[in-house]
Amino acid sequence: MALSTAQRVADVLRDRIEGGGLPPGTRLSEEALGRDLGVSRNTLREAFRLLIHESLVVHRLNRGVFVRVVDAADVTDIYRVRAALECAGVRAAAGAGRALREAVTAAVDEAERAAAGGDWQEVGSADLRFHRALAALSGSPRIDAAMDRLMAELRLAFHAMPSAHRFHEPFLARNRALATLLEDGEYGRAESELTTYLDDALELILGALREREGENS
Amino acid sequence: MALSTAQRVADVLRDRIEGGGLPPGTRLSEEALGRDLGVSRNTLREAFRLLIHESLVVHRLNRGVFVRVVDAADVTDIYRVRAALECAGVRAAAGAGRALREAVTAAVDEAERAAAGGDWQEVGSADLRFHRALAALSGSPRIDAAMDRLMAELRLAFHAMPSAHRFHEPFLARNRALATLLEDGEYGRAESELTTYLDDALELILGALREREGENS
DNA sequence: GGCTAAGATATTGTTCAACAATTCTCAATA
DNA sequence: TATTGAGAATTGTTGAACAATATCTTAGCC
Repeated sequence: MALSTAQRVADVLRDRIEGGGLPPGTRLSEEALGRDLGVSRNTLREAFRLLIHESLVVHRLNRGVFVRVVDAADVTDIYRVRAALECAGVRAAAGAGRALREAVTAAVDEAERAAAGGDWQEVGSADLRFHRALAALSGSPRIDAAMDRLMAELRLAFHAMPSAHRFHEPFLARNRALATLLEDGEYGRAESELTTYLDDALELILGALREREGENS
Repeated sequence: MALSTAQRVADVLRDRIEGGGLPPGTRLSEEALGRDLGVSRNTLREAFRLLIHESLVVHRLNRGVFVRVVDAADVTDIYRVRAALECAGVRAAAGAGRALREAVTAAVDEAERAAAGGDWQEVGSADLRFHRALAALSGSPRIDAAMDRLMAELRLAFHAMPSAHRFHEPFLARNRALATLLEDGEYGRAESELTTYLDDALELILGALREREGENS
């Protein structure tokens, strides 16, 4: 057995959550899910713990686990942390190794290729990799892990975005501009551009969240 | 019951670890600990997961959980992340609320009072609160939580420090200087001073770790 | 004597079923 | 309408059993 049962169950649940089959706020009943997936409650709870660690679900004592609801305050906070970590990466870019700096450019390349092919889903993935690569310039395993968790949380909020195309399109050119600034050693300008970049992206998401909020009332 | 059994067990273990009763590297036997604390193996494992999430213990497959050993690479990385988060706090100081800024000064006051009374244990606590307050200037719950985890990891490394007095004494004046720079709105100078401050502290800890390494061989 | 390998022992990994504790539901009541 | 309380549903905890893995022991060999 290469993967434990709990891990396989967690994989199934992760797919369902990220695929939208289990929308945010859904309560994950131990008995129903256990019967559905053919595993004991105990194993299911073990799977829950893995997902809790990824902050895809939250656990409330005596009430069970729920698919994480990422609200406007969460998104705002996530972008605050991203700004701190990605700016730290940019400032460390001068002393970063070649492999780390090339990963930044490579992510931009991939995003542009995907855009040319019309695969906006893949553009989104490459965009996340781009920002992950920025933070990774610090060369810190802990920052890398933190970025992964933040991105996983953010993916939940992206369910509210109506169109991946309209959201990502304007940022393609800015990603390229940022990468070029870094290659040219213009770290100060890169950092200030990155700051306004993140502010703009945050505003777009908050706008989409407010719209969805309006629909539900 | 306000807290779950697993949470209470985790609290007990956390105290023992931070108090030195369970030194780094100790293996936590499920059967022995379960008998000792009067809980089932299953509940104990649940408590382990909470501590794993706090990175106070590590889990090795089929070998059990061990009290985390924080080595030089870990300490270096922890200081990298601290630099990123605390500098982000300093740069956000201008827009931070009054309560957050006063917390910084308050922590320095407490550290100086404790030093005057010769309570170097408390000086250490106040110092941690000072740096926590710096990062908290960002106003980000996630950054606050991250700092708490980093500090918990760092406390494990502090077990290697021979004298709290000699370690903390030289930083008292620098804490005050930093707080003053912030009060005066000299954010740029505060940030560069903080950077060298953290580098110096890191070097002190690494030196102590190397010494301890020398003893054990 | 020191080393290797096979077997014995101990420990963790996983699953299950039962019971305890807590929360939720919903009808009865004021 | 708001409240209360009994009953139902759900989660929390436990103990046991078995499987998988690691560690220790010991016999055999050089």
